[in-house]
Amino acid sequence: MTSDSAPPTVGRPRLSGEATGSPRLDIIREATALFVAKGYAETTMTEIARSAGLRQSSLYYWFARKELILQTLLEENRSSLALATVLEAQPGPVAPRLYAVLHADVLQLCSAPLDFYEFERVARLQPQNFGAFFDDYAQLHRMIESLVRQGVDAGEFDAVDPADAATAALGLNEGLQRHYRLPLPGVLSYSADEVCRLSADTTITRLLAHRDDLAAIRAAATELSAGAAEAGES
Amino acid sequence: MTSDSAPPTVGRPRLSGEATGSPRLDIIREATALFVAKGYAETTMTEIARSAGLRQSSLYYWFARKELILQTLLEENRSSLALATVLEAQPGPVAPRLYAVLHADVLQLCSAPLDFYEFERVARLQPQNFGAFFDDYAQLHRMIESLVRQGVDAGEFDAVDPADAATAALGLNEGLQRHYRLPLPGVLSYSADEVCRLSADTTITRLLAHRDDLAAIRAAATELSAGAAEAGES
DNA sequence: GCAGGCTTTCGATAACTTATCGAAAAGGCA
DNA sequence: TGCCTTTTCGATAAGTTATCGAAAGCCTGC
Repeated sequence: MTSDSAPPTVGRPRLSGEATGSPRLDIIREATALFVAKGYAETTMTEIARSAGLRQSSLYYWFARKELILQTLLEENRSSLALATVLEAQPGPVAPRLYAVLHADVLQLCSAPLDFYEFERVARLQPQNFGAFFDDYAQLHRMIESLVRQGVDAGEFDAVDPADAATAALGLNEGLQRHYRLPLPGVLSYSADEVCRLSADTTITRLLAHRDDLAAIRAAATELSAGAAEAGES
Repeated sequence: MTSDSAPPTVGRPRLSGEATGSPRLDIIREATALFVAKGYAETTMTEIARSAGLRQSSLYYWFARKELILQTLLEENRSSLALATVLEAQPGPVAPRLYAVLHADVLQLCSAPLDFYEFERVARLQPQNFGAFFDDYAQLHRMIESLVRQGVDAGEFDAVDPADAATAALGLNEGLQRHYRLPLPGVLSYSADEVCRLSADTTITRLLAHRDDLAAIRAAATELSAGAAEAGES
């Protein structure tokens, strides 16, 4: 099984002409489009195969199980954890750091090809293959909990329980990504930017001891995100 | 097709002895237990049939499709709408009324036999059969939006956008019921009462202009719920 | 008492799903 | 030329929801 980006030169030819690129990447690309359009459970291996230009059984040469396609195309699940790890250890006021983490998390959830809860459902059915997902989630929870604790200790935040606040913040993030992704009829829908701001605004406002300068916190959070991105690139 | 609570006296006898009660109610009871234990998608008609004491194909005499079982056992979806309708039109301070509505909504979500998002997924695949669900959801959203607007107008709440605040409140409710129902490994789990309080506390605290008396709001909300329940019974 | 109708259950089966397996069809290489 | 590797394919197993006609009892009218 080669992993090049060019179509293979060996092997039995396809009935539907030759592949345009690497079969593996073609499959991932077409599967991503189908998952975005219809969700994971409603997308069949036969449909993925037809889009990718081969037969259903041939898919299993590249991915032994359907969920391995999902696992591959979502390898960087919840990578906002990287930003959280950087900002959690950074000095300075807490609110902008937490705002940046929350905003980045919702943005990632909204940008993913699959609803968070549908992904979680698949992961829960195959815990042995998705251990990294659960580890990342627990660690993101700890990072947010730590940021809240810093804010409480500094008097910047209300005297809340940090673990509860982290659970509420993540629950709100996940619940709002769902509203963005699958808006219910009769309730107005939101853009990704709007839900990111709504979620981060809501959590931060609930925590702040003094609510005078939300706009300043937003601006500082944007700077922090940009700075962390530059540092990550260098 | 009879609807009594006694086992039928007519019809071909079952291979596995006679039924103990109404076949219809037996099926609903057994399906409920299975949905609670394994979820809807992971429960098969064969399992429901085995638990209810008949064969898979015989289920279709009582319920033409699997989702009709779900629809029947969840007929009062989101009945916290009744409390919201009463309290939305009631005079007096807003915070206790909104707290009571939010608390009751989370309690109902946590008490239901199925995860809200899994139910919503089934409803979305069969909108014609679940129109009442979407109507109820939209109306609950409007009730909460109205309560928030009342609070803002009275100066009791921050000057937020009522529609956004309602979306965030419902998103938090749904996200936290998920954390109650399916806790992720590595993150501590909550009881139903704890998530109800966490969700309502979080939303109300974010909205309140002055946060001095959350305990008093909780107490007043409890009284309002009890009063509305009594009025509903009489 | 029994013939026909009604109610309920059953077995067989269709259509669709994920997944497995051996065979087939090429290129590369001795 | 003949064999090995890579890739694809068709056939098929096992599981799912759902349909259909037949079977097996009661009940009613006569």
